[in-house]
Amino acid sequence: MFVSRNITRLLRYRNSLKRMQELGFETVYSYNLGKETGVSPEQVRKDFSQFGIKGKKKGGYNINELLFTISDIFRKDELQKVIVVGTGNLGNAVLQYKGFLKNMIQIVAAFDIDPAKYKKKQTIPVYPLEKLPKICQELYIKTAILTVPESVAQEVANIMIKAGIKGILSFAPVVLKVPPHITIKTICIVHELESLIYQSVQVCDGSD
Amino acid sequence: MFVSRNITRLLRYRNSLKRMQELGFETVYSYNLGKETGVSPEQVRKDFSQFGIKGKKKGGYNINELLFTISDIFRKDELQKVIVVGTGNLGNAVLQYKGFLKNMIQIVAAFDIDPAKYKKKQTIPVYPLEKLPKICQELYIKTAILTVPESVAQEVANIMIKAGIKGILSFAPVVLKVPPHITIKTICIVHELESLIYQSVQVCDGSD
DNA sequence: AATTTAATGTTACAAAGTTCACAATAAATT
DNA sequence: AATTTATTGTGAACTTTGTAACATTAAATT
Repeated sequence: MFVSRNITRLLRYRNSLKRMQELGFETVYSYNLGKETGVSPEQVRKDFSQFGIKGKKKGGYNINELLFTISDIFRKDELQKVIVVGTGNLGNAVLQYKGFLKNMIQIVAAFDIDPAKYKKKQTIPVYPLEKLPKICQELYIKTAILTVPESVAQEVANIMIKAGIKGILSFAPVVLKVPPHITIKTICIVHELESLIYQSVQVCDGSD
Repeated sequence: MFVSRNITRLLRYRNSLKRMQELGFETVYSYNLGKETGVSPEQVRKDFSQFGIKGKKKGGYNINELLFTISDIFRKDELQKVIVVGTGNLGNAVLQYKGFLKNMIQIVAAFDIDPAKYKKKQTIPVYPLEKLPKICQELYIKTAILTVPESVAQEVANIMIKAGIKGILSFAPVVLKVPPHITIKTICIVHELESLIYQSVQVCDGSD
């Protein structure tokens, strides 16, 4: 019912709403929020309506209430545990990123095949890949960030799925083949960049 | 006319086609390629037809020809120069990623405000932000990867646009406000992860 | 040479997503 | 208290995207 597109916008709204809240605002109109997030006011209202969020005619929406409801939709009452598999450059960047916790996401462990990377004493320990099943089962981990090279992505994904992982955020530029109950999101930086170049060149051609 | 979605699929096709080529295959059918990329065969044919790519009835598509045509669409005859702005963890991961060159993308310079990061002698030099306009103009750079903190993303984007940048791949979780002739793509890792968790939890609720 | 087959290419249909238009209503104004 | 105004909420129209059906054609088979 609620598709990825709506969810993405909801997360964008949340971001803007947080900023507004920090600035001391208490209410927001669909028009303001739309302008801030690049969405039409009608779309904002429709999204809110779809998620059961009510505003006041002429009074707009209460920011605290909105944030509370959005948090609720995303089950932000409990910390969501995630692992990182593959501790190359990108994996490390993800590990060191500080922005997860304030969104109730905690990276609890990382895994790699390279023994040189194992470090149990760190804030986030790095384990050998073989330990993945055991640790995932012990800690009830259902979500993983996959930052291994393209050539082993499918293989590693299979291991993760066998270990009970239900959702994978993959950075490998391949279409992972997984059973239907597994959710995959792929971020392919090179493709995004290429598609950006394609689009911006198109635009330039017309104008200058 | 050609929208982002098609472009994305075309890039996925290319990836699979390259692998097939390396394995020694010469032709491919819409059915094979669709299976490999998670796209319906009809969609594959429609995409190709839209981009003016012709196959042979009963004979499928010639892989070399396909790859040549796709390269042509993406103007891969010339190296596309890109800069990275912000050399934190993520910026560095991007700088060190080896996969750009084989897609005819070259990161020619990086920029940061932190003087400790300046390193001219590296393969990819890191310059102070103030040098951005000069270098962009000298090297005719039109595309940038933005990996600065959210709080300064808009400000830095403005500087880049003033320096002639036409396309920005941003990793900051904000909607950048830019003039209409500028193309923006935003990759928000936290949002992707949150949306993944939302979706995979939904799925799990039903099944186990 | 005629027929069958297995693929492409395209047209029609369906679904999803977005925008538009406007009714409903709470607050503000007179 | 009546009227105006500003905003939400939603049903309908439109647009985009994807799917299905089928006509077309080149190769293979008989």
